[in-house]
Amino acid sequence: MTKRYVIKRDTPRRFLVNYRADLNDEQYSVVTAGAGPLLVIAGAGSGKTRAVTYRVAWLVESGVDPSRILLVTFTNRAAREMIRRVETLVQSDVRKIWGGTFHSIANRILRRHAQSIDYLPNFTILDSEDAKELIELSIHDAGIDTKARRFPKPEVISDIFSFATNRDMMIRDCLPRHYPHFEHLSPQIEQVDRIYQARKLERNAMDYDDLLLNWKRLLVEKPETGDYWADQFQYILVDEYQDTNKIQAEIIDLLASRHRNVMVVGDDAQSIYSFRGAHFANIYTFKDRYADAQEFRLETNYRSRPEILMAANASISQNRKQLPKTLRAVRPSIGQAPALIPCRDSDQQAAFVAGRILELRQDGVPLSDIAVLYRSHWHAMELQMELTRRDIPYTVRSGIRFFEQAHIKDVTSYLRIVANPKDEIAWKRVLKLIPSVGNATASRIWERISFAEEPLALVLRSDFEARPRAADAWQEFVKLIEGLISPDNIDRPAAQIALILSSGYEAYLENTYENADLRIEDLRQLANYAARFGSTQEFLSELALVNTERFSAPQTTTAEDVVMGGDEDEKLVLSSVHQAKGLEWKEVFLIWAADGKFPSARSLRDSESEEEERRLFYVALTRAKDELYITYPLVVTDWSRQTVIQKPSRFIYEVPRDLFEVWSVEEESIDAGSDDTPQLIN
DNA sequence: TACGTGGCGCTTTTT
DNA sequence: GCGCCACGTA
Repeated sequence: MTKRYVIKRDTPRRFLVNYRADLNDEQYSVVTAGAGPLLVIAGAGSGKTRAVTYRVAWLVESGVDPSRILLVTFTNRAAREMIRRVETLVQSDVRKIWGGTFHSIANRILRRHAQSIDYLPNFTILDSEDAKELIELSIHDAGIDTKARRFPKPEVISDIFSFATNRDMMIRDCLPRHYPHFEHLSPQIEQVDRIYQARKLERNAMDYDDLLLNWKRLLVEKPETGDYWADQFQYILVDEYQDTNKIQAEIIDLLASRHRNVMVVGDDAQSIYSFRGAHFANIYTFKDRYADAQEFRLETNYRSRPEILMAANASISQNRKQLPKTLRAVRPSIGQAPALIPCRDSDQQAAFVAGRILELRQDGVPLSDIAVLYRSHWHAMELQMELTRRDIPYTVRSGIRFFEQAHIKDVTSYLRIVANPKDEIAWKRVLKLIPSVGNATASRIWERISFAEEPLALVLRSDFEARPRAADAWQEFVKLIEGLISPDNIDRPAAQIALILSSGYEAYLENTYENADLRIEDLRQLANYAARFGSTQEFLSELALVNTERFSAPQTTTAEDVVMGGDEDEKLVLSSVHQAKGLEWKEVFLIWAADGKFPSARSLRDSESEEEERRLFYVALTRAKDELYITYPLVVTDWSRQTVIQKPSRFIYEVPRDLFEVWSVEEESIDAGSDDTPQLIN
């Protein structure tokens, strides 16, 4: 008798990932939810990233083609890391997932369709510095005499434009409500705007807002293109939805219009970007726009000790505008309440932080598990000096942006004129690097080349009559341009950077800067990084869109890593609270928790902005896993050497005092012969 | 017209 | 304590 065996063809799909075991109930239901719109309210430390990552893995394992998944995150790094984690989970190639920030995905899509919105595919992306310069030129062109009558600075104008764009408002409507003191200048500001818009189009350049605006325009005004992308993205996931603005929400709605498989994840209590148009009501109105949306909540906090969470909850509960939430700590108490440390002044504050960090280090906490957070960059000044004095290695995640330093901008400007010969800002910058060429000469030369069909070819012509007086320097410049577009170097950004360095720029740096060697090293690293790009334009886009966040994924070098030369060493992190979003450390110090500093006096216009500052405070507290130290100076000496009494932050008063442990700091008297490190007694 | 020096005014957060 | 702008000089 033969046993009959039937091979079952239709076995239930076997998933590689054990979703049930890896996730809690809340996360599991999010990850395995069916199709259709999903709203996920995820508290701080509730494993939101995990839920999103597993959701993507689930989709892939369920047979969704990775190239039809759109994953929008707040930073490009976040997207990269999530995709990498998905890859290790499902062990298949998921690099086709469309992941990144709104801006970087806009860039990828707009390159394909540039012509249909009157751009060329090699358009330049203007960073805020470039945009400012172009606005300055537009103010000038508008014939506005900025001296005769007080006219807002280019930076402020740029803010106004950006605010209007991101709120989807006309400038004339937004001025009275948000910039009443400039209302009388409305006609001039609108004129500058018209010139600026035209100028960007002529120069084949987009600023950050244009990337969003043009993406939306493309979807709305080119129905066949809109349909294509709405069809392409079968599943859409948006992280940090509370910090999206109106245009971004509209873009998502347009893209989701066909399949309606859109999952948005966010926490209204952590919305901290309204100053650039973020609109956390997007979360509240999601269900109005998607009536059939399923709602989920992640309220189990895996990150922080209950003592930290209690203080954070007490603080955020003062906000009127928020969804009620109860975050439950799962980690056990260690009986240690967050420490509140009044310091004599900012020097003592710095000494305390540095001293305490050394103690923690001795207790076995690596420096990389410690962060110092603050409201504004300059709050870290004294601390940086103290850390340097005591040889404590640190990295700063805020402040001067790497890609906005002069030497980086100089070198990338050469690449920019090659990639987009209409790039006015870049042309003027490189022209002014030629000795004896200043503003006037550079403008004159630009006038000549701006009308040319082929600006590069024109400059290379020997009879080009706009050359400046210093003929040798001009010859050198022409030779460099020739080299950059030679077949050997074209679209090889690494080779181009090397050529720029060897054709006089290195010498220029040595003659100009004290720290020329550091800058040259920066540029060599930049060249190193550039080597992986297949075209100059691709490389430039990456630089314009990536910020200087610097926690590197182990396997991949990113532009951020170039910034400080990798992170192989154990280093303390100094960061603005904004840049700390989404991150966590065992030990967190929040310094300058003084009223007027945090909340910042400038931001306290109305109750709305006070609530935003409070959310920022909440973000700061919820970064801490084990221990939290909040410090503030009692007096501050301002620049005119006046001492000003500081009050603790109002946010501290709002938290019941017994949720803090107050430390009183005393300094050991410095005896002869002892080391100069103050001993801090708690 | 390029580039060096003195006075004034003021610090938010960033794709 | 510093960066930006305006002015004067080569």
